[in-house]
Amino acid sequence: MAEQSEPTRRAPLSRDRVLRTAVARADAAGIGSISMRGLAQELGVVPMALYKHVANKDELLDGMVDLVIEEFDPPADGLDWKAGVRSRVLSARRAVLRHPWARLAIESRTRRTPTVLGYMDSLAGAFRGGGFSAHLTHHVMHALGNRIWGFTPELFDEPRGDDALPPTAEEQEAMAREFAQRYPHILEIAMAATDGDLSGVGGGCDEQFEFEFALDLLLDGFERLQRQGWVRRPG
Amino acid sequence: MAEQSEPTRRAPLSRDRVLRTAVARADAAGIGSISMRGLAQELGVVPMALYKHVANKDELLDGMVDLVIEEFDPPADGLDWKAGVRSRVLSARRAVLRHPWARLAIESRTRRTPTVLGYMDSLAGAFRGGGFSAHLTHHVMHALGNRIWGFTPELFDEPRGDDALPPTAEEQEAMAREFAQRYPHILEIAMAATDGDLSGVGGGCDEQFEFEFALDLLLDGFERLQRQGWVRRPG
DNA sequence: ACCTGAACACCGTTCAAGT
DNA sequence: ACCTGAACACCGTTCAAGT
Repeated sequence: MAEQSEPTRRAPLSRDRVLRTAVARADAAGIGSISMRGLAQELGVVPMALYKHVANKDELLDGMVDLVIEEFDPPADGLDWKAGVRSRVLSARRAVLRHPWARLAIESRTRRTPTVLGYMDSLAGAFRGGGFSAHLTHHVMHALGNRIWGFTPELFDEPRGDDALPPTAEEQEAMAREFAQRYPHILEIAMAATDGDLSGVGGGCDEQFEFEFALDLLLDGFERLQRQGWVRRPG
Repeated sequence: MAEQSEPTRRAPLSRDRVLRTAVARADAAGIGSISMRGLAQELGVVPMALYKHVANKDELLDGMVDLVIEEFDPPADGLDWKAGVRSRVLSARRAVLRHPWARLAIESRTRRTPTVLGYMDSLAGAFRGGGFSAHLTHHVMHALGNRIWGFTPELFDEPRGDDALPPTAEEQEAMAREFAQRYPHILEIAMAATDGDLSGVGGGCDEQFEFEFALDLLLDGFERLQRQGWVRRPG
């Protein structure tokens, strides 16, 4: 009706605008909502127009991840290696938590963009500056693994219950009984973590605590190796 | 020309046959080659026929991952918790290495099938049997993270160079020079890991060693916590 | 020289129509 | 009652044709 195409209204496209729109869209509707066609429509352009700014969909995703990495806080001054690495990784975690799609996007990317390399280089530099040998630095970076991006795989998380209605109390009890038979240890550790509250079997632990638990365990291990004068392949 | 449709020839479909065909296809051509339509064609049936055996594509992928988990060796007798967990995780790793697509598939799955839960329960049981409290068991499972499946994220791996031709010696030197300027620490630790051989910047380290380095570091840390009588949230 | 409509070769999944 | 062809609502990407 009153609606009509108004081509003059649309802001000029740029790589930055494409990427920021994609990030906002993924923030709001998940990574599954990112398609070249859908994004083009949101930007009021023909799909093909995006290819002027990103080579293909993979590069779009790489660029989105780069934007998240650029949100990481710059390294703070005056910290030793351990406090420095810890604070940087926790800063990465805050950024990744702001963009829930980023975890899977980071895991599935294989290209190492300059932004990715820059962050990894700077973290490696923190270890080197703390007196770690190049060898030991290499191994501890691998040991941290994806934790450098601020996340641990969500081992116990439930499937996001989008569609399923919550079970009735009876169903819940029957499920719990069968679960207790088949997976007694999982039930036990899930109850330990949630003080007995089992709304959604296995879910609901304090993920932030688990992340810091593992991070500190690793950092303490690294410290011990370095103090012991670790060289090459021991044993 | 002699070719003709021979519907009587095709073996009867079953969930198992669908899943095993999908695994073989993914082994040969990667996870990207898995589509309901392509798989149906390989099985000589109409796409819709698959939906009799798997509810949808997600369930297909879950079933494929289950088949990989079923390849894990059963727990060995007579090992203490540490040797037991170590050998089971290394067995998981061997299975996952046999199916290169499994790593990404496992990371992207959110559903916990009975097979997945059974493996996790049995690993948790190993810690409990070794005298770990339910709380500590919960935290160490999270600390292991995806390492329970036998892989660490491939932090430094290069993009699989399918398309790009190998660079000339000159190009390689120019790239190396720029890389050394921008990412000195990555260069340093990459050279440390490969004894100076840099064919493909950052690649080619001993992934198996890195995996065991991190695994043992974690297991040692767990042992120390347990011996110290770790309770709830220290500090 | 620049831009893009239409096309290509796919997807996962639904559902009505046919046997 | 069982099965499936055709359709629906999408994809990423190419490329020739139009301005």
